[in-house]
Amino acid sequence: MRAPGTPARQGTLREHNLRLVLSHILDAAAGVDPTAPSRADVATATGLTRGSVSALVDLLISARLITELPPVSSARAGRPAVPLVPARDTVAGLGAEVNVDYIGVRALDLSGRLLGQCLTSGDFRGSDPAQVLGELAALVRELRAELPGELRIAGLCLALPGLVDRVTGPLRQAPNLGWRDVDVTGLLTAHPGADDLAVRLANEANLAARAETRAGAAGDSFVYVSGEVGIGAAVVLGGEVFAGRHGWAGEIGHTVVEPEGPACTCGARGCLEQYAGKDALLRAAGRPLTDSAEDLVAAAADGDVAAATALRRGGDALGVALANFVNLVDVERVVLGGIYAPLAPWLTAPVIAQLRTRVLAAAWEDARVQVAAGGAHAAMTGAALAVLRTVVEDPAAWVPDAVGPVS
Amino acid sequence: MRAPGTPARQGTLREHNLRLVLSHILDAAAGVDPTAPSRADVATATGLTRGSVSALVDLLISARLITELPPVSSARAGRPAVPLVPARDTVAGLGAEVNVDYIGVRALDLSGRLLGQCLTSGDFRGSDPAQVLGELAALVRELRAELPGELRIAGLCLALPGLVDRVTGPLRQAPNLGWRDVDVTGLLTAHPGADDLAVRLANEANLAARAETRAGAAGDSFVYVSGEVGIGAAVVLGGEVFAGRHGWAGEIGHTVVEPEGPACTCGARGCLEQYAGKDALLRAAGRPLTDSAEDLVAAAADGDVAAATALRRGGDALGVALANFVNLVDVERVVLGGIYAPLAPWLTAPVIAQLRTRVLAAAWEDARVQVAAGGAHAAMTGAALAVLRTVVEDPAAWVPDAVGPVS
DNA sequence: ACGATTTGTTGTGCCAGCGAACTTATCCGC
DNA sequence: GCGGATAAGTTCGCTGGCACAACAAATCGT
Repeated sequence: MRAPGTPARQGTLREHNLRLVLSHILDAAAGVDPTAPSRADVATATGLTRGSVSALVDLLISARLITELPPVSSARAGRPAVPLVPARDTVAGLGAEVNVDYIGVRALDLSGRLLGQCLTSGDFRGSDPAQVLGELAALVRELRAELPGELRIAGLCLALPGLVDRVTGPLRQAPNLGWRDVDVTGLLTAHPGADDLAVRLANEANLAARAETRAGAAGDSFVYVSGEVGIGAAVVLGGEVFAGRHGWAGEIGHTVVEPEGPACTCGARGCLEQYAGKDALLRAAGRPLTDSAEDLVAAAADGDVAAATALRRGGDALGVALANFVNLVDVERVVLGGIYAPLAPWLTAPVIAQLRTRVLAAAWEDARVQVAAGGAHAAMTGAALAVLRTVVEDPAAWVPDAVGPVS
Repeated sequence: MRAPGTPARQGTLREHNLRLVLSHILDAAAGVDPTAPSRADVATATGLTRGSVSALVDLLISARLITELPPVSSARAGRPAVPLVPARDTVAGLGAEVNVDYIGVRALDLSGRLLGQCLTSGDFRGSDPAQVLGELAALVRELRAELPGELRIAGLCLALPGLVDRVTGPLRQAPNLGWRDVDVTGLLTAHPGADDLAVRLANEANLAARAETRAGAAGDSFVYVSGEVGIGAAVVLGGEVFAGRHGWAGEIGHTVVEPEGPACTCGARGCLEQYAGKDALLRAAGRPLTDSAEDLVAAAADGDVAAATALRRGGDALGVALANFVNLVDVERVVLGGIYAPLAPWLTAPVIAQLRTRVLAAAWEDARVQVAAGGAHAAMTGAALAVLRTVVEDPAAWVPDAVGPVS
């Protein structure tokens, strides 16, 4: 049913309704005001009968995907309800990241709780993929040693700053790491600690956007822009990350701001990265490239004119590029992530101004710009969530006597 | 099942499999080499058993959505197969269009065959919506009078050159018609001939792109650019038109080519429309705005330097805008429609050059640019196909004793 | 203490697809 | 020309999964 080209049999009903019940319970637990629904709540919310929900819930409990809490009498008449919550410490997803200045892994359980993480900072520009992925595998091993033994790991998703072929395809290009056509999955699973894992790759901005759908107040449709040395973006529509045909969508950093502008590392001219990338901003502000975003903000706040104009011009360029994006994909909300989060006080005004004048639909749907709420290393969180999502998409694989591969 | 938030019951299986069988038969008939599959063919192709397919096919026949042809013995041993084809003259979709220089309606049956059409050309810039839609309703009435009486009309979809809210929402803005916030559906259904129809609205480029998926050789993922006075675009991914949150996606005409370029009617500066729109091209070539695209090509072919450079510069600007689009949505194939189809010989070279240098993924997936095959009035065809698609999406509504509204 | 009320469970009936026979209709070889 | 091979379409019993409804369990109010 999910796959439109396949026949629907009875078992398909089960899969669909299992998904429905599980995602309802998980979503309720992940909301800002976490509530633990009872079987009856799930039944009314989903439209299934209480009887069917009972059967499905029993299956999910036996699969250790959800757990019952002790009944709570809720001051009303009637038998007290049994709250249903995501199981803890039974299934986890690993989210990893290789970026310019750090590598790391993070483990999340089904409720989105952080079970543990291992990080190493460093400078990975122009690094050797085999060595870096060896280090990452060591971190994965270290993290897994800390996790409870009976925990089942659903897989690992690795966030990378570049073009990644969907699912397990090779990394095509990560300009700021200096990697090109690297078989990341192969190199990672060659090491103990990661050799038994299902590994997926994805673009860093896409995954950070996924984390934002859960953490942020941006609703379920927005454009997420992640500013680092490079600039990535991702569109979320109706809660779904839009990745394009290969997963290469959102390369806003190499969108043209001025056709005859400065040359870019990609070979073209006038790319956004040359105006609003981290290095470009620092250079325009007359500061060393080792400065952080916070340093730049501090300078601008101290009355440094060069810093302030660099930020304003960067904001203008970003606004132009985002206006194009919004005109093309019809999403009115913009979330600023990466270094743009700390820089937001200086960027939002020019960005909004550009959106107001350049977005055709601006008169009907006012542009809203907000700061990312995903926190540090949002891409790692999003990567772990991407793995957990595969569990939600196919709970039947985790039910004991079903066709699934896991006992 | 299509709707992820709803429970799946037994009836949902039926709906899904009806859809599966019907779309298989329709797709087979619509292909370049039309084949009429038998029940057994459908069974093996879909994965259903022959028994189930038989039951479903009987339902579809009783709904008059498909028909049996006389059995054809195919030189092999065995009982000859009964070919199944879309029914003719039983169900039709109406596709209409209001554009700058003409209005019209077209009727297509389930096999995509043209049953009839009514067109009126004129100049509708700055026209009165009520009057134009009255004329259109008269055309609809005229067309319906010509169609066989027992034909059931599944609805009407109207293509408009501007921002249209999804489904039945009002038209927000059609700059080149001079319309703004018009209740098109209401005005159209106020007249006899259209008062009993389910009316939907959609953007002209989105619908032309839909026609292209059927007619063209562009596969199931491409960007369709429709050049007229304004410039629209649409993304097709996996056979699905990507319309964005409100259906406003693809407004490439107001994408920025040069931030400080000439002022545009939309209030911004340097929009693509000012470089590659029909009026802009003719002005740059020093020709009257009444000239057609063919006149411009003829002039350039005759050695008119102004015309040739206008086309080259327009192609450059179009290439820049398309490169941005491709970087953002990750689709490597570009289809040139509208006036860009006749202009293609002059445009493809500059467009390809810009894509080669500016698309980040160009090294892995070479840009391919091709000419639209949808023919004249592709948007009308796409509109009719959009209506027919609603039939395919919900065949159960057409089955006699099912829940559907139609007897 | 007893009814009212809400939750969760259990049993029956039904629907739709599967699988395996069975019928129908053709071709082929002798 | 006639029987076997082959393939298409139909029929019939089986099974899985959900709805529906009655029932059991647990709490509150008076």
